[in-house]
Amino acid sequence: MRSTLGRRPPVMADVAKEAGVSHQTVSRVLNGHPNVRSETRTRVLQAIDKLGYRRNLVARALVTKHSRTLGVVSFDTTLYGPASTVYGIEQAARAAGYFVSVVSLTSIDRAGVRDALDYLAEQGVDGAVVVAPQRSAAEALADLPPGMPAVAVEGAIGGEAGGGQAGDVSVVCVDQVAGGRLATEHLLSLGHETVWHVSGPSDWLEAEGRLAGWRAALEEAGREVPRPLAGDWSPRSGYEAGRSLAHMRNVTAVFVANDQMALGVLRAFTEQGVRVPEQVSVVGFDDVPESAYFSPPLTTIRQDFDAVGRHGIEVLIRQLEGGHDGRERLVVPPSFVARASTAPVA
Amino acid sequence: MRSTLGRRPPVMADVAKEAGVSHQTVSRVLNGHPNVRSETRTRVLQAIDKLGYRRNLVARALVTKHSRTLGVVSFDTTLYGPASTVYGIEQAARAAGYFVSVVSLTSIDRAGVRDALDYLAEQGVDGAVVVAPQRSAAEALADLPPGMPAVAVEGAIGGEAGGGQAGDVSVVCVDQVAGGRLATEHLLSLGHETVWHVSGPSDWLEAEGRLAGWRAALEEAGREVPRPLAGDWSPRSGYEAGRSLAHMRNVTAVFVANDQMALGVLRAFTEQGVRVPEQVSVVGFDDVPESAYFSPPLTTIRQDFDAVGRHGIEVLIRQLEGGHDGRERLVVPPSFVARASTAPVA
DNA sequence: GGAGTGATTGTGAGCGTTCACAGTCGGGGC
DNA sequence: GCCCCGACTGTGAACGCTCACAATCACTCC
Repeated sequence: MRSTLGRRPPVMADVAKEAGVSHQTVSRVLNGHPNVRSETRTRVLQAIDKLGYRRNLVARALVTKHSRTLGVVSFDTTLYGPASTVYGIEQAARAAGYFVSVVSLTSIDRAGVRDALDYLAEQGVDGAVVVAPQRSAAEALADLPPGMPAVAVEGAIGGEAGGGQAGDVSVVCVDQVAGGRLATEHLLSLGHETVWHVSGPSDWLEAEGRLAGWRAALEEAGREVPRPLAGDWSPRSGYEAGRSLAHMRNVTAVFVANDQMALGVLRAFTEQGVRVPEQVSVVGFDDVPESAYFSPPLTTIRQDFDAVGRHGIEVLIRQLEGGHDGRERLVVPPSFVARASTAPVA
Repeated sequence: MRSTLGRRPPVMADVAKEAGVSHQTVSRVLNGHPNVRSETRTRVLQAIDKLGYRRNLVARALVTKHSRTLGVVSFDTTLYGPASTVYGIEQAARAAGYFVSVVSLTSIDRAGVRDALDYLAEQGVDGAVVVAPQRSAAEALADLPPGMPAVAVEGAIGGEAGGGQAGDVSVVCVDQVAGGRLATEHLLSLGHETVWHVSGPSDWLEAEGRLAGWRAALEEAGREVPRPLAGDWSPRSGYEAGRSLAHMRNVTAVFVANDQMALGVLRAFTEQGVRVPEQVSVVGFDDVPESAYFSPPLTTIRQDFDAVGRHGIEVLIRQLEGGHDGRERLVVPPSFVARASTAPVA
């Protein structure tokens, strides 16, 4: 097993000589070709083992034109959402026999995404999935390297309102509008007169979708639509929004665009002596693992990031292997998670 | 610019013909070779642009034996620690002109890590960094594919106590023992008689290191060492530990091995009417972005995951390019973050 | 008994790049 | 005017694999 005696790593020809066959036969064994006598096969396998041979996928990719590697472009994989999505992507890709090459952008502008895609194209990836939660990233998909199959994940906001923002590539996303609706309607059903909103950054499609869902639910119920407070996803911005809200008299229900900001809101309320859910009800978005242990445990909207990543890969691979070029559009529904941060109006 | 008229993507020879030079000259232009007449260079560049030529890095890698791709093996990149580390790695690698190919393991056993490394070796990565926070992962580094430079990140527990667990590869890690000490000593300095501990899973080196630091600090101060409560990093396990602790009379200080579990502990204390920090002081570990907004804001030990990732790449690249084989050992110190979850004993 | 069939194996070309080695050209030194 | 040298450019052979094709062999079928 694995001898490293020779200086240079053994190649197929070495194995062939050792086993007394041609390089082609070795290749056949490696690729599971059926027409190889089983005795020959074992001989080759033994030679491989003896020499510690390892196939050179680079050479293979050169001739087959397939690297079995998929590129992933994402933004700040430190955030729970992108991280989970990329994780789902990676798992699904590997299960399908593909490698994954990740490029994490620090700032997302059109040029950045294009560069990343060029980068991946040079490297010879078979296709790419772009986690493009921001408008600018979704737009960058317009100038995709020619001939590169790609799918955008989170690159649209779902629902009826969501026009496919992303050029002419396939899209997989969670229905943000439906999520915003779910949260808002839940609060209205508890008897709240209206619902305030702490939104995400305006250039994020997800923020836009949640806001749209919230607004739609309010308007359909014929309620007043308060001016949303703008956050940036961080707990800090939620905290600041929470301080503002705590000082307003008529606030009884708040829909916060993500759980991290909701944590900040909760903290601000606690500091200001506003009791949740007795005085104000709060709903978050994402269902991060921590949210069940906030004080109080957070009622929230769950996004199945993992499923999104998986579907992204499925769509991409279907495009790759099926060869069919039609752009697909797959919307994953969010779900409502009831916990202790909401209650009927007193 | 980018014409896709030809069916097959243009290759170097096409550019050469278009520019009226040899393929070698094109290659020289691409690689920034100095001895090319500037007029020739522009001619080549124009041809490249006209044809939309894109260099084939696979063919290049075949002959140079360098892919400029680094492999990363990690475990559950959904967790904040690994995610941040991988992020740091990716950024640093890209800055140094390398790609990154990530393999995220769902379960870490020796075979899994070995497979991942084999996988990467076949793919032709120039080196690998293994985020190996678990004993089993660190052990797997023993059977590294021959000739593959690698560095383990979080593969040791740092400090004096930490023997290099990871075979004979370089190691970069945060000094967990020092972190455990920092937390414990802080609590003792506030006048607490002793400090309880909610630990991470025992097969994680980080958990072991934190526990060792805690124990050492206690013993050095001549204090009783309570039996640690075992958690699994999840908020839920922290919650359960918290419930147990809430029922014990003599608990005034708890060092929890990570922030997520600390959140669970906090939650359990709140439910049981135990006030933090008035009755019990709590210290966490990691300094996740949320911890400043817990109730109360969590005093914790900060790990600079980003720096660990960066250093990991630095060490690896030094090994790759410098060619020197000596295993390095780099320990990043943790830092203490004071917030509101700790107070002097009443 | 010769052709036909299918299983098994071998041969040589070629994927798109870089490397090593030659050339060619013009100018400075003698 | 010749040689040498440096700047610039071209030629052919790898790199390690798969593909297309051909060859061999043992049978079966009529």
